[in-house]
Amino acid sequence: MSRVFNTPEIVSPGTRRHVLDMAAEVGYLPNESARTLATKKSNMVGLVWDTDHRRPGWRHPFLQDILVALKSALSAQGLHLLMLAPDRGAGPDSRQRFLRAVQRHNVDGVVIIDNGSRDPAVLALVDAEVPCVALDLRFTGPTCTSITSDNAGGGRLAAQHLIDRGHHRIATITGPPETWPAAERLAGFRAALTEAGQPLADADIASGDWYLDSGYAAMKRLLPRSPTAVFAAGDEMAVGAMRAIHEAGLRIPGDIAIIGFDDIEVAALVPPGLTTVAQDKTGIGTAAAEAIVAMLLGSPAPAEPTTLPTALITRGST
Amino acid sequence: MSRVFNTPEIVSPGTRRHVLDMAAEVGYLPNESARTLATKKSNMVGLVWDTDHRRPGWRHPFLQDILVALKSALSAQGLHLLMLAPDRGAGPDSRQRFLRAVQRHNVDGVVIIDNGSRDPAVLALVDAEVPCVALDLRFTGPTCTSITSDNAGGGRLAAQHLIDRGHHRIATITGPPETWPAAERLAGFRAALTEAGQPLADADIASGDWYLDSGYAAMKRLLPRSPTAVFAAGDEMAVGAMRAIHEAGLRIPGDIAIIGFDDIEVAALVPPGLTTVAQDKTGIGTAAAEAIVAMLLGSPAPAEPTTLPTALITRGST
DNA sequence: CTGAAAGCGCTTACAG
DNA sequence: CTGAAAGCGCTTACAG
Repeated sequence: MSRVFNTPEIVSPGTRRHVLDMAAEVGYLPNESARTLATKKSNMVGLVWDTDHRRPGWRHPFLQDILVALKSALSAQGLHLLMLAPDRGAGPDSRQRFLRAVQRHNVDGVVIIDNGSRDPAVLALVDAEVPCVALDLRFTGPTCTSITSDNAGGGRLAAQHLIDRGHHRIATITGPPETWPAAERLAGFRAALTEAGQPLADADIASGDWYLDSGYAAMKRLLPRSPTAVFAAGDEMAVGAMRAIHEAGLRIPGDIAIIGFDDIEVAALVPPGLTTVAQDKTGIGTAAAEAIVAMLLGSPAPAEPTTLPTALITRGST
Repeated sequence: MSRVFNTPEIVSPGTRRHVLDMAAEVGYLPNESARTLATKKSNMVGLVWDTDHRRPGWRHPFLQDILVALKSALSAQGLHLLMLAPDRGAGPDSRQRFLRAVQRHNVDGVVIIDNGSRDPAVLALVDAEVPCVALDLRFTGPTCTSITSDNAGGGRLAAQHLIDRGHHRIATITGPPETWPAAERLAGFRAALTEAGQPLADADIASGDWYLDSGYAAMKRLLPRSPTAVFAAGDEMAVGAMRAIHEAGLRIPGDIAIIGFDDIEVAALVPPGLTTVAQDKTGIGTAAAEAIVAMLLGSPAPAEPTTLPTALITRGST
């Protein structure tokens, strides 16, 4: 009887022992499909990873760290992670491709690691009131919450560091402006500079798409302004910018100092070492797991995003 | 009736239309749990990722590329990827922790991305004749096959390249010797050198654990032999070795040339650019998906591993 | 070709 | 506390 496993306090010690012994002897394993069919809960958390068909998945280098932490924390709760394949079932409504997959599998909740665009198929999950936690995406709803780094605070850290180093001609390379993290990092950076009495000129702002080449291109646009320091809102772009600086015959940090954001592996490896604002990747993954678990247990979705602290890591580039 | 969906050729066009219309109108979605319960097939492929509790998941940088390719190829077949949380259910038999998870969820097949150790819990899957494909692990069995790069061929490419560059004092940093890829890379490298009439001395071999620090340490051990070229069997270790070379006041490639293996992102970024033997990460992920799909369709497990070609990428370090 | 029924292995009221 | 039954939503022989 399933009572022995699910509500042992309700069954007498004698029968309990007996049933347990039998189960152990036969090597009884409960069948999850049958359980799911009966209860409508699957003990599976869905993962929406890539949304964009043009790009083969979001390949931000620290995604793997987040994923590992997320998986570990979920495992500890006995939850499995199901990487959702978009359901292209009958019905032309591609907005529902994730929702359909979720419903068919009775997935309990969803973690969204998306590329920053507000994909309608993701919004459909929110509308359907599937419990979900989004990473680096500002989603709210009765069943949705967000996890993100303290991007504004990180932007301030970067600004303060450059100010402390005595820089006055400061420029920045931002991520895609419509993106939440990009907007926050810029806002924090700009606020700190303004407070320090050296507001950021629009001409000293160039934007990229997070990837290396865009940092290279953005830096080329910034070079004519001859900044003495630049804050790139992502390490990949920072590395691209460093290349542009070198190609211009300038030295780092002598002629131009540069600070990044993320602290991905290459930051430590590219000479002279990239100073950067580190994100707590493991913390993000763990927080995502905790958030989804709490919601599955009945807690309401926090209206405010959960924010993880960032930290300045000083290396040779500043 | 499920016949309309599963064996449409067996039902008359009239009723088929009718049923389809009704289904579309109601927004009918088949329930996977019920289907799984009835058929014992779940349309889910399990992923065994980390086995080792000491290390939070295998963090080889190109794992993400493989995972993305694997997921995409599986998605195209309508298969979902379930990241298996080790089942620590009743029974002290931890050897069965993955097998139990597989059985409880009726997972159709398993892809194993493991850290190279022959984990008993993974072997239990093989013994239970669960269809599985292992990446970079030499597993065989009636239902098991392996996917890997042509590591021996890649080792030969590296050797040939150094020979072509006119080197005579050649050393190598290997991966963990008990590991299949490490053994193959060394074997290919050594064979090519021998054929070229300059066999590798044991003293010119140092081994690491794939990670950066071990490459640094290995290089320090090799330095007294004053090689003019070294082949590091993994890019991470190569980057560590480059650091040791620089610290010794030597120049790359002037004093020592270095060639790596993998072609991870940093290879292109670390100056002067790391020459390396590239693995086809996307190909590996895709091949893994194809292999598991073929087995699910009834094909026998190929006894020989599926081998993907490697390619020499020349950069500044040689 | 097409109904109606049994069965997949659980959980959960419902009687004892 | 503890049986026995119904029901979760499919698939698959089995009769028509």
